[in-house]
This record gives sequence, structure tokens and C-alpha cells, in this order.
Amino acid sequence: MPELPEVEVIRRELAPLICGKSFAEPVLFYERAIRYPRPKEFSRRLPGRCIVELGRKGKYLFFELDRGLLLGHLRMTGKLLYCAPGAALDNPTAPEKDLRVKLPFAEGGALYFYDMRKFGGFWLLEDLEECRAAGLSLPGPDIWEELDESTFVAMLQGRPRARIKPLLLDQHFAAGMGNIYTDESLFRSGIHPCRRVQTLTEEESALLYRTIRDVLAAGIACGGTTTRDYRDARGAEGSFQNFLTVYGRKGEPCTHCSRPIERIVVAGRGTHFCPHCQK
DNA sequence: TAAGGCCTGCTC
DNA sequence: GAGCAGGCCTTA
Repeated sequence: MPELPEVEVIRRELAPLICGKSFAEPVLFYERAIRYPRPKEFSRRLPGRCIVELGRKGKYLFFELDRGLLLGHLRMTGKLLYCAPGAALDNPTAPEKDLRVKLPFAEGGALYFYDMRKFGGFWLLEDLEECRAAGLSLPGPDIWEELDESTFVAMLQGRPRARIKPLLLDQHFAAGMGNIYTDESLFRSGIHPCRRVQTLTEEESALLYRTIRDVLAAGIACGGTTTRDYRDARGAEGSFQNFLTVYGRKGEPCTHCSRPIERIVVAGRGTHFCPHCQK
């Protein structure tokens, strides 16, 4: 599922391809993928608006327009594929399978939004003030772009009672971490996912920050993690799944101590860890 | 803090 | 054929 590295890979691929282009009339195959405003209003307002810049905050894509802002979120199974003018769409499955929205450009070419599970969607805002009306609560600081070590450690100190894994997954605390990269970061830091933040030493908090950065950097360098559905904007798979140490490896030997990896449920999420190496 | 809801396809 | 997978919102 797309987490920060996957969304960042897509952003980097798409930016040079679509910046400067203007949207034409969208084609909605699944209207509920348009979260705000109403689908008809969305289709009326979007055409003619030009993409100035493609940004990212947490797992949201920010299409900054000459007027307003288009937000996109892929949730679990969303894919955003770019098709150049006159080229065949390089969809690994059938062209129509799971296609929810087509966003054509006036200059030719189009973005295709696929989403098997229909969780992802788009919000068209005139400005950031409109978020509340759109039912959006914007994420906290991006953990890759907007937080340095001392800030992150101080933020942790402000949440002493929280358990570390649910806190890392809280997008309002810090944006970008999902289940896979959180489990990997905690294993590589030797920290048990259920630890209360107040039991972490300052050294452990700092190590966790640096480990998170290393893991996210590796994920980005690998083009993301494809456990099942994820594809980048060209339809290609990532390769970080080949370097996972705990996620999806229940029962397999720990890469460090060879004892079996365990899977428990923490705050409703499947959580993979090594009980021997993570304290 | 925890749960339910949104979804579909795969696993048991 | 039920239950699980999970990001993020809402509700309790």
C-alpha cells in the first residue's frame, strides 16, 4: 500500500510530466472517488486549471494549480498512471479494470486513477481554508521533509503516554509512516512496538528518527515496496519488499537472532516484530 | 483510546 | 463463505 516512499516516487515521476499542463474535462467512472466538491461541480471547475507544481504532504499528493489546489490520496490500492499523448496506457492489468477516474490534459495525455478497493479519492479546493468544509483534516508535519532530529525528539517528549507504534502511524502527529515502514523502523531500532514513549531514552528516540530516515530513503531508492498492488506512475513495481526484515515475515527467522518473527495486533493493525531483538 | 465504516480480493 | 487486509475519518 502506498506510504510516504511510494507517494514520493510517484510525485517525482509525475512532476516533470504534468507540470505546466492544464486539465481538460474529467471522466468519472466512480463518482464517489470525487470527495469534494460534488462530482458535477468538480467536473465543471477543474477544466482549464493549470498544474504549477506537484507536492506531497504525508501520503497526500498536492497538485498546486494556478487557481486552487487538487489533493489526491491513494489509500491502500490506488494507482495513478500517466499516459503520454498518443501512447498506449501501460496498465499491468486490463485497461478498464478498477479504473475510477480519468483526468485528461488539454495538451494531450492523461492521468488514470485506478483503485480496486475504492478508498482513494480527490479533493478540489479553492484554498487550504476550504479543508474543513471538504471534510479533510490536513496531516501534521511531513516526517521526511519537515522534521529534524531534535524537533522529532521534542515531539515525542510531548506524548509520553502514547505507545510508539500507534503514535508513528498517527498522521496528525507526523505524516507519512504506514504499517510497513513503521514495523521495519521499529525492528531496526530495537524498539518494541508497544513501548510507551516515556520509557524511550533520548538516545533511543534519536536512533529511531535516524532509522526512520534510513528506511524511508531506502524505500524511495528502491522505487517503493510492492507486496501486492503497488505500482508507480509508469506501472512499475518497487523492490523494497526484497529488503523487508519483519513485515509479512511471520514465523520466519529473524535476520539478527534467527528466532521466529511474531505477528500481534496493536491498535487494530497487524504488527510484525522480533520479541528477542525488540525491547 | 477504541470501535465502526468504507471497499474488494485473497486466504483459511 | 467468513474473515482478514489497512488508511483515515467519524463516533463513542
